[in-house]
Amino acid sequence: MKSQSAEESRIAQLCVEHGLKMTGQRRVIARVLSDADDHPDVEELYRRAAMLDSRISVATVYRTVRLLEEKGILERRDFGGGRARYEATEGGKHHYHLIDVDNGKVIEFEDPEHEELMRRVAERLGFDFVSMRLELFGKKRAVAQKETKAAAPKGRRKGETA
Amino acid sequence: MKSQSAEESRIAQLCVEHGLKMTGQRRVIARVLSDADDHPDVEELYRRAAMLDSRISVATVYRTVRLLEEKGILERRDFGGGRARYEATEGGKHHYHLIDVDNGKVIEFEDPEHEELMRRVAERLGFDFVSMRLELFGKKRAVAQKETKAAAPKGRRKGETA
DNA sequence: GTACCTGCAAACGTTTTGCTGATCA
DNA sequence: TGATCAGCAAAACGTTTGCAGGTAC
Repeated sequence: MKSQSAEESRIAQLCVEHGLKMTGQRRVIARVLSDADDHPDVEELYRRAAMLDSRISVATVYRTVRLLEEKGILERRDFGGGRARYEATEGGKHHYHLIDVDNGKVIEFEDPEHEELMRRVAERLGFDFVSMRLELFGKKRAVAQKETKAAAPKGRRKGETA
Repeated sequence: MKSQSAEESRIAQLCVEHGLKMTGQRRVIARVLSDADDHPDVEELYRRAAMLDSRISVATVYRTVRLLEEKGILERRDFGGGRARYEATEGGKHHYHLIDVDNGKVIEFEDPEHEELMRRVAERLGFDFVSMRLELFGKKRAVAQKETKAAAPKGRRKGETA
């Protein structure tokens, strides 16, 4: 969580700058997104938004999140599990994600040389680099092997491309 | 395409080695998979299988493909577009994928140092490397700018995480 | 005032599943 | 023969959309 104040949230400001009509619902969703420092899926965003204002429907969350993605304010991620997850776009330095296969938790990390490396690969193949996707899946290194199979993410159905 | 002969396909052999019951349907699907050198989705696998033996249902393709993935014989990929795609697991050297954003075509490439790099990243974060996902999205470098917007993959709805 | 927004519920496309009968080992 | 499998159709899943009102600007 980051601001919590009564003033317009960071993402709400971005919405205004992009010429979006600021409805009550959008303001709430924007606040939820601004305050999130994880990677919530739509259902989770909906849950959080509904706590601030119960007159919000999932459809609106879907519509808003998609709109913001098109505007470049949000980025969609796919960490397996079959549902899209979102995080605010950060200007400048990229980061990547390491997903703990035992509990679905996401750790962010940086690797500055990496994108440059991939740009060169694309170029070598005769392509202009557009974007890339990199996810690392790992298991917490066993120190005392605690909670090995606790809270596994519901049987791991859709997604989860190795 | 690779074998086409009447004998048991490579993947069928793997199935037997893994103790799977070899039904007619599985043999057909195994052959289709063995012969594929691209990354077909389930619908495409079904289409190809049905050409060899029309008494096959999509459900069986789904079940088989999932079974083979669990056995480690197949690997599931997600290139955006909302459907899973499959390719046979290759022992040893990995390869990665560059997706042409203009037409959805997939180019494979290798980058031997890359996995080692990622193993080190995981280790540094206190994790054992399990697997990784790397996809590069690119645009064919414009030489004479031919077919820039030809055959774009249906509006790019689901998937397509940047 | 009007273009754009929302909620609802129905529709969507992909994937899974319950059931019954068939098949492999 | 017994465990596993196939087909079918129905359901589940996340997501999108048509429509009839509302709301921001």
